[in-house]
Amino acid sequence: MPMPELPEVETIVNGLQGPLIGRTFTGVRIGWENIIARPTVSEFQRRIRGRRILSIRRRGKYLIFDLSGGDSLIIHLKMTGQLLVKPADAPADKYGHTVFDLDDGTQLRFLDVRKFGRVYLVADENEVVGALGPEPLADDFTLSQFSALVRKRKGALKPLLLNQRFMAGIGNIYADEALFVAGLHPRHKADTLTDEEIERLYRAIRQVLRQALADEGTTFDGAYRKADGREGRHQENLKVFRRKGQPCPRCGHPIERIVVGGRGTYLCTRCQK
DNA sequence: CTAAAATCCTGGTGGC
DNA sequence: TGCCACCAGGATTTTA
Repeated sequence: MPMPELPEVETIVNGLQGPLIGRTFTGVRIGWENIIARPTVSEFQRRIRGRRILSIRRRGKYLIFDLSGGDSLIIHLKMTGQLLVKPADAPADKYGHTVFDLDDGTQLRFLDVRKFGRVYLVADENEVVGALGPEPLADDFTLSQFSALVRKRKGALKPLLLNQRFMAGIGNIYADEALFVAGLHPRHKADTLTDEEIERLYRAIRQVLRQALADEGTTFDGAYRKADGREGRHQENLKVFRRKGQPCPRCGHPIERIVVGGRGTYLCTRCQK
């Protein structure tokens, strides 16, 4: 059950803007205190009340709610977190650990089976997202910029793509998919890449993320859902992820699963070097 | 400096 | 059928 990555988080943000921008928080019920990363639970409850949502953005895999008064509400969904907007009188959701009440009679509900997700309320968003690497889909994220970043690294490509300080927003699904499209092995070392391979990787990352965004994300086992509760479509277009034993879409060789950097990793050993 | 391992969680899986 | 040990998995922290 992979977590929401850049395309999923962006799709969720897009779905939340309509129902939530302009709303004011009137209170919050916290059923699992560890969900609140900062500040303390009591201060969080006191500080969120009366704040109006001015805008909602994505940075990496984080959702950032810009609030009146200057604070930012920042949410990371981690593995299994979901955000849904429902009327306050709708039946309670299973695993709905945190429920924000809004001034129009609706609620923002944070569901999380595994309780890995985290919520922050901070005056300066950089306390939470300040160390993230560049956004791979930003217009000003160029090949030469990517190349310069890669040239500083020497480890295996898969852990590098998962490192949010290197680049923000890529997780296990899109790391595997991008490496397949680039024809690069997940254990290929960054310091042995040719200029041509770096360009292939740069283009593959952007292409894979754009396609997934167009498909409104990947849903596995119902874990990720859009803000309206519906599922994404990209699981139908995955080339290697979770496809162990199935034929490689490029050469027909069976997809294999290996472990790289402690992560399950899918690849075609014939196409990826 | 890098890299690996432990940590947090619980539904699902596989073994017997 | 029932029980149970084990696994996935992002980001952070700890250890080597």
